[in-house]
Amino acid sequence: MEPLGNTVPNGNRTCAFRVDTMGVFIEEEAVQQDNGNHREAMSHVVRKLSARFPLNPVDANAVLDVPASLRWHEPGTHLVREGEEPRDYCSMVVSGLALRQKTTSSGQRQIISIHVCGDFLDAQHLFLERADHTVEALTRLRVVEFSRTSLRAVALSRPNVGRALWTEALSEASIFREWVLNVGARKAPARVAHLLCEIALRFEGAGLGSRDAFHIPMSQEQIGDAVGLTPVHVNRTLKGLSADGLIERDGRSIRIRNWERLQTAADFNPLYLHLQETTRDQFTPLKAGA
Amino acid sequence: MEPLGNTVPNGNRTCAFRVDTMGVFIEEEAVQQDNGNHREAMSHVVRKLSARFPLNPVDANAVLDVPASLRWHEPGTHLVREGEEPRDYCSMVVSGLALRQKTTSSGQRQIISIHVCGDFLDAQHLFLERADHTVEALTRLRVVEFSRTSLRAVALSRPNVGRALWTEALSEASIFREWVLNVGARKAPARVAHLLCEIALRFEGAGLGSRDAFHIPMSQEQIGDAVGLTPVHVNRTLKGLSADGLIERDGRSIRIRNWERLQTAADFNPLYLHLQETTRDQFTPLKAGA
DNA sequence: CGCCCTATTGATCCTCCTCAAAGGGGGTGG
DNA sequence: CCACCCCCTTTGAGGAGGATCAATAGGGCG
Repeated sequence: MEPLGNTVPNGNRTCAFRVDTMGVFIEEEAVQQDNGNHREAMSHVVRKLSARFPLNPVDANAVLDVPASLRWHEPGTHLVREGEEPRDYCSMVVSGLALRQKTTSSGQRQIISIHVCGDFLDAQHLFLERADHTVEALTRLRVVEFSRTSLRAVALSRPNVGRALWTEALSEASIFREWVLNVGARKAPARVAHLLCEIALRFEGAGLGSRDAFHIPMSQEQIGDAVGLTPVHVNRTLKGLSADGLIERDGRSIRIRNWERLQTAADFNPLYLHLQETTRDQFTPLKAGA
Repeated sequence: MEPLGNTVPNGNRTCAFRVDTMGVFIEEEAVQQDNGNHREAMSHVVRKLSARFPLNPVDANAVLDVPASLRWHEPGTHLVREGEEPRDYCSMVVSGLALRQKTTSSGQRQIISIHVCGDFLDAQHLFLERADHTVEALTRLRVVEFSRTSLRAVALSRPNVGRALWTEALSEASIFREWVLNVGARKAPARVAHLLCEIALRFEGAGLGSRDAFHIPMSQEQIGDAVGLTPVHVNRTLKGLSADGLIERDGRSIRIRNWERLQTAADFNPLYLHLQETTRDQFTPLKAGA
C-alpha cells in the first residue's frame, strides 16, 4: 500500500498536518515565536467556534482577547490528570492527537475518546472544579492554551460564543454515549470496526487523511484500551476484518476496502457525531496524496 | 428486611416521593391543575438551577417566564426518540425515574444513564438538532416540560443560568465517561456493584432512600442492559454480592451491608458524580421511615 | 549490532453467554 | 376465593468468545 498523503491542503481547516511524520514537523524555536502573540493563538479557537456557530466581530474580538499561547506537548504528556485541582488554563488541539482516559484501581485503562485538531481538551472541565479523567498527548501535540476563567466569562457573556461552545460540548457528550454502547453492547469485531469508522470520519474532518485511507498512531494495546479488548484479541480481530476484505492494513495505516460492509459490520451510524451541526464542510473527502 | 421508607421529607429537595408504591401516589386530576400555572412548574427548575449556581431574582424570573407545564408519563413512554426531529420542549424530572438508552441494529439495548428528580432529560439536546439516543420513563414519571428555545435563550443571555446549566450538563457527561469505564474495563461483579453504588448516592441525593437502603425499580434484564451483561449473569452476580455479605436483597430492594467493601469491590470513587459542585446537601443521609 | 517495544501466532483457561426449565408473585377473571 | 396467566427471578448444563500465558518475529533507534 502506498504511503498516505503528505501535507494536507489547509483550506478552511484549522490545521495543516503531515500524516506520516508526526512529531518532527516543526522545530522547537517555533514555540517561542508563537508565544509572543496570544491573539494569533486564539484565532484558532475563533475559527473553530465560528464553524460551530457564526460569531460576529465583537464576539470574535472577545475570544481573541482571552490570554493564550501555543504550546507543544510530547507524546505521553498528561495535560489533565484525574483528581487534580483545576488549573487556570484549558487547551484546544491545533495539531496532533490526544486522548481521554480513566483507570480502574487495578490499573486497567479505558480510553474514553480520541481528539483531533479543533477539539477542546477540557471544555469538559470548563465549569467543573475537579478533573474526573486524564487527558494525554497521543502524538506530539500542539495546542492553544488559554485562560479557563477568561473563556468561561466570554462563553457566559456572549451568547454566540456560548452557543458554539455548547454545541461542541454536547457533541462530545454524544460521542461518550456511543462509546458506552460500543463497549457495552457490541462484539469484538463490531467494536473495532466501529472505532475505525469513527476515526475515518473524524480524521477526514480534521484533514488527517481521507475516509478511505488514514493512519492510526495507536498501538494495538491502545486500540484495545479504547474498545475494551486485550491487545491480542485486537490483533486477531483486525486480522479478521482484513480477511473479510473490509480493510487492508500496512503497519498502522488503514485502507478501507469496503466502506458499506465495514459500516454494517460496525453497526455504525454517524448521527452521533453531530457533524452536520456545523457550518464546516466535514464530509468532503480529501484527495490524499498517492 | 423491613420495607423502605414511605414518604420522604421534602426539605430543600425538589420532590417528595413514595418509594414502595411508585406509580400510584397522585391521581390524574392533579395533572390538569398543574398545567394551569407555568411559573409554578418552572419553579422546580429554578430550585434545581439555584442548587448548581446561585441565581439572583432577575435570573429566577427569566427562568420562571419560560413557557412550561407539568406532565405525567407512563412507564415505558419514550420522551425522546433516537434520530427524531427536535421538538420545542425539554423536560426535567420532578418525580419518578427515567433512563437514556441506545440500541444496536441487532436489537441489543444499552442503558446509558439513569435519572432521578432534578435531572434534565434533554439538556443534552438543548443545542443539538437531532436526538442521538432515546429517553424513556422507567417508572411513572412526572416532569416539568418547558420550551426548549426559551430556556436556550435564557441560558445564553443570563450568565448565572448559563453557568448552572453548564455545570449540570458537564456533570452528566462525566457520568457517561465513568460508564464507558465501567462497561469497558470492569468485570461483572464490579460492574454491578458500581451501578449499585451510583444508584445509592444518587437516590439518596434525590430523597429516594438512604445510601444504605433503597429500591431499584429495574428488572434484572434492565440492570443487565445498564452494565453490559445478560440477565442470567446479573442474577448470579447479585447472588454473589449477597453471598459475600456486601448487600442484602429483598425483591428489588437493596440494603447495603458493608459500604466500604462494596465500594472497594466496585472500584467506586464518587468523584465523577461531581456532587460537591453544588450548594445542595447531597450527602446527608435521610432517615427513611420504617 | 543489540535493545526495546510492538505485532503476531499458538495453546489453554475462564468468564460470561445461551438454551432450557422450574419456581414465585401479583393481577385478573370466573 | 380460586384458577390462571404473565412476567420476572432463579437454577442448571453446555458452549463460546475473549482472556491469559508464552514464545517468536519484526522494526526503529542508540
